[in-house]
Amino acid sequence: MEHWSPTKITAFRKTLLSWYDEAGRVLPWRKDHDPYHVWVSEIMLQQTQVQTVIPYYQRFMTMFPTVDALASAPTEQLMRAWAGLGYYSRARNLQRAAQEIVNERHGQWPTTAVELQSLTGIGPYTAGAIASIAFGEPVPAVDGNAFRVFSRLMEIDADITKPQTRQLFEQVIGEVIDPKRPGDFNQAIMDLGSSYMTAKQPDSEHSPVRAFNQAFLDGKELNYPVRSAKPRPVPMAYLALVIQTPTGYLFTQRPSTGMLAGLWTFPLQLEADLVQDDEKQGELDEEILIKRAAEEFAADTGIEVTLSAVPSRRVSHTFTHQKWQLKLVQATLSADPDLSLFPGQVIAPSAFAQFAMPTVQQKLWRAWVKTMESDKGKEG
DNA sequence: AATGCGTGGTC
DNA sequence: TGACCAAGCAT
Repeated sequence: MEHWSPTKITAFRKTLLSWYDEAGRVLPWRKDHDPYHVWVSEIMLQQTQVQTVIPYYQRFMTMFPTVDALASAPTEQLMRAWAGLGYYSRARNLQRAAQEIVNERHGQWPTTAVELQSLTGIGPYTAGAIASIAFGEPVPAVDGNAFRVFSRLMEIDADITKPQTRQLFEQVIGEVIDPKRPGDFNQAIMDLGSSYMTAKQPDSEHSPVRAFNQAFLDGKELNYPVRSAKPRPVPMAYLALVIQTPTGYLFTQRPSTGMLAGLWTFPLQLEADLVQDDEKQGELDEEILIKRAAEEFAADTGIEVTLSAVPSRRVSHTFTHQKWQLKLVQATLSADPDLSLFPGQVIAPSAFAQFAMPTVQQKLWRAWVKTMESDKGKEG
């Protein structure tokens, strides 16, 4: 890897910050340096692109304008505000940290990166971002952009998926960061990383820091950053139970830990759980599968249903590490069932907005609506 | 250290 | 469609 002289570092700071002053993005959370604004935006931006975050951030600030409002908000309301954004533990951790600031720190923010990291949900990157942007501490904020930008600038060959590599980058960037404008420096790196120095289609030819970009100068830009491949999502087959009652549909609230924690979906039945030891999944007749799903559902919940397949309605949804294939099956109950053994409730479509539902549930609902529309067409 | 945890965009 | 990527953190 390259090593930069003090002269080169000075020149880089000037070039980068001049460009940022002129071309830095105007974003809703950049109107001031209020730590609450910086914090909420940084949490939302974890693994999430700017364009996705903007509307969520704006709604969030209307609903929870201060750290006190967030601390005292009903968690259900918070989860509704977050629904669709993903990584839902971010929202819970955000509220936990807000409560800690209000109740245990008397509304006083920690002002250094080290102290900020003691708050739930704030790791090394977010701590660096808040400390530098809101409080002017000269610390790096090493995210995916920083990894990409500096690995190219200096041809750093360390594998960025390895935890130790972060320390190398923090040290390198710690030397280059402008101690007079650390927040602007870190944000300028992010803007650079999402404009001229993108992952797939960089435009380093026209980049303001083209002359500092060793990988580009050597024609090896797309070799950086070095990262080992991620494992493929594991396929998982589910039956999604669309159970209609006179007043709505049966929904479960998922357990408070694990995937989609606390969110509301149709009851889901893992097909693998319906397959017996001496059987191979995928070879089981669909009718048998559906029959067993009804038996399993009755055993779990005490609710008797007669399930039937919903023809050609399949939903696919890929998470980071799981690929779900869901088949819709449906049942209609003539009366609302006894829900004493069922971890959920009947929800009318008009009330869906009051519940936090993940994207996979939105897909299931759209598929079901299409089914009803096509059935209606046949009748008419 | 390795794994679990969402979603949307792009090619 | 599948693979990869995007302002990571907790355990």
